[in-house]
Amino acid sequence: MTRVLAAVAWPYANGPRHLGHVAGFGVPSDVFARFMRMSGHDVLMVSGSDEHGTPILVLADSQGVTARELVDTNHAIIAHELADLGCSYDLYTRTTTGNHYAVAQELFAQVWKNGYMIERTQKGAISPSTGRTLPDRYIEGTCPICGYAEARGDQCDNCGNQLEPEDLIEPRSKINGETPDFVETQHFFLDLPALAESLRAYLEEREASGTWRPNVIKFSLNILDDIKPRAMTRDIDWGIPVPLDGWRDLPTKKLYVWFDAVVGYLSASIEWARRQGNPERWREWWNEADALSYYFMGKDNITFHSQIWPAELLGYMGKGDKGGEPGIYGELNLPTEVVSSEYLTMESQQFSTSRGHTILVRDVLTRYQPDALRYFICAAGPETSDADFTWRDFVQRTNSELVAGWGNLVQRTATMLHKSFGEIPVCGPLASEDKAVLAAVETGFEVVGGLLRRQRLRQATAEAMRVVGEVNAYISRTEPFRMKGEDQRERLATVLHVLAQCVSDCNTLLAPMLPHSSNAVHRVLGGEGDFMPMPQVVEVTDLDDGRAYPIITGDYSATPAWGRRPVVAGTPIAKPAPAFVKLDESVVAEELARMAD
RNA sequence: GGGGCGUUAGCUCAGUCGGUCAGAGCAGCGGACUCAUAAUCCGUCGGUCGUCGGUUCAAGCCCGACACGCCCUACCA
Repeated sequence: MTRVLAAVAWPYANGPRHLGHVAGFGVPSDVFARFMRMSGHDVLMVSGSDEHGTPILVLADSQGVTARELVDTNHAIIAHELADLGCSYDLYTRTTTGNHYAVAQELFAQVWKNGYMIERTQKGAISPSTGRTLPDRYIEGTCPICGYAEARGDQCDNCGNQLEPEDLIEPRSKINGETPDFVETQHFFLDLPALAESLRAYLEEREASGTWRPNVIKFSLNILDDIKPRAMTRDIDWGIPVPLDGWRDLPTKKLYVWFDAVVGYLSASIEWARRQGNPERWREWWNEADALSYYFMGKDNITFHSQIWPAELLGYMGKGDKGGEPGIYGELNLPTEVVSSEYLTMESQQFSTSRGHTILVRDVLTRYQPDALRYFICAAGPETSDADFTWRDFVQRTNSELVAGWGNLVQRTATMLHKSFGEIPVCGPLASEDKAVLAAVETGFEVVGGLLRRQRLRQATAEAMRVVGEVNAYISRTEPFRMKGEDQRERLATVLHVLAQCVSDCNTLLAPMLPHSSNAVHRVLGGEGDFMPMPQVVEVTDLDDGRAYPIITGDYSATPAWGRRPVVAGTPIAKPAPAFVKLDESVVAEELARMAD
């Protein structure tokens, strides 16, 4: 048994989540975590809502609410969406907790103490009316190169040249049209060059493991070549105070949102331990050298997980050119694996909330079964290359694979059991074809398990479905539905017993991908209660400041083992109701029309 | 501009160390069956593996150009 940290990227709390988020890391991380629990590992899966940063502030202003009000609303929405999808977090929390503030500040302070936070002056754009940093992309003006009037502060969309916002002719704020002030401002920069050698050693060691996806490790090594110090504070009044004398009380200086967002993996682990009543227990996943950690995210986050976060940890431990000492958290484990997905596109275009080209998770969940969405993501998600979601494919995959392939096998098996015996019958002598199908299905545990361990979800799903096909073929070969006579009674019992066993095994194979329906199938086969434990949204109070907020948590200790569980003769089988809903073809047109609105 | 990825059957994609690698699923076509949500099973049609050149006894696989597409490269998170 190994300790496994499943660290899932923190959704930004600027609104409900769209399909791209859950396809990239929400569902894949949950499938992995569930499988690792089934394999007997001690899994800690954490995530939360990322709530700081300029976009939240801008959005809150535009809606006439405070940033805190905005994130309170959105955090609750996101927590429910993820829980409804079945994502089995041990803790899904948020970045505005007292605990998170304290942990982020401890990290920052120790990195500073070790000399890896260097103070520098930089030229920045400030909004004159609010005193807040105006990020480059919130500035527009006329491009000095091509004269395009709508150039952004960082790049001109017309000529493609990279720009400095100061170069723009007649720069203006995209938020309110005012002319930004370009001022000298003091900030702390993470001294990445001083950590580069340690980072390279770490990444080369990870590369040698051969387990990272090729593009992730290549990209990570590549960006080391022109590594520069990176600002870790901002002129903004929404965020975590800089924990240094002379800075702590400055109302407009806060930690850069990305500095604190990645700290969330550690702070959430600590919050989880505190809520368990065992406040040091997080150390088993973070301090013990043989613990494993898997970080799940989209490809736009690779930099932050393979460079910034390891650099923060190395700086915290004093493992850079300038030396230093670890802080109170001790020696912390660097990511074992950075599991980055590509992008999900929607009807061939990138998701875009601002352009309304989007599908919200909660809309899908109100209209369709959560496992239909999970199945699509598992079978056709953006695992190693961009993938396209279309309603036609969604309906097609659901109907022909999930319903007609797997659901139908469950349904026909249960119906025959119910009609012939009303229970799982006693198994007689096995014929060679019985032994063959039982062996083929059992092999699935090794094959599918090996793939899931390596986060090869698409292939794992395809392999599990291939096993389902073998069992359907077994029914065609043995034709139990034709065994009517009393003289065939024993043979019928044996075939149906074997079938019940195979369906039970397939259900286990698919349980990481389809936890909700695994529970339904479990009951169809006469089981009690749930097969796979499910997460819950629980209202808690902040451990430090007493405010109430919802979290996702759950007790997953009853997770079944990965392997065959012998079915028990005599288990009653009721007349089954279909576990999977077939979608009408009209869904395609309906959803496309909905998107066009 | 710099870096990365992709291009294989009508569609979506697998193809590890170069040597039965020309593959799967879906769609199409033909047949079988009736337990099952007209579901299932069997068979079958179908590809100059983006283009050009090179290395090799042997190349989707390695190398070099080129074409097309996508992504990363932000004081957005």
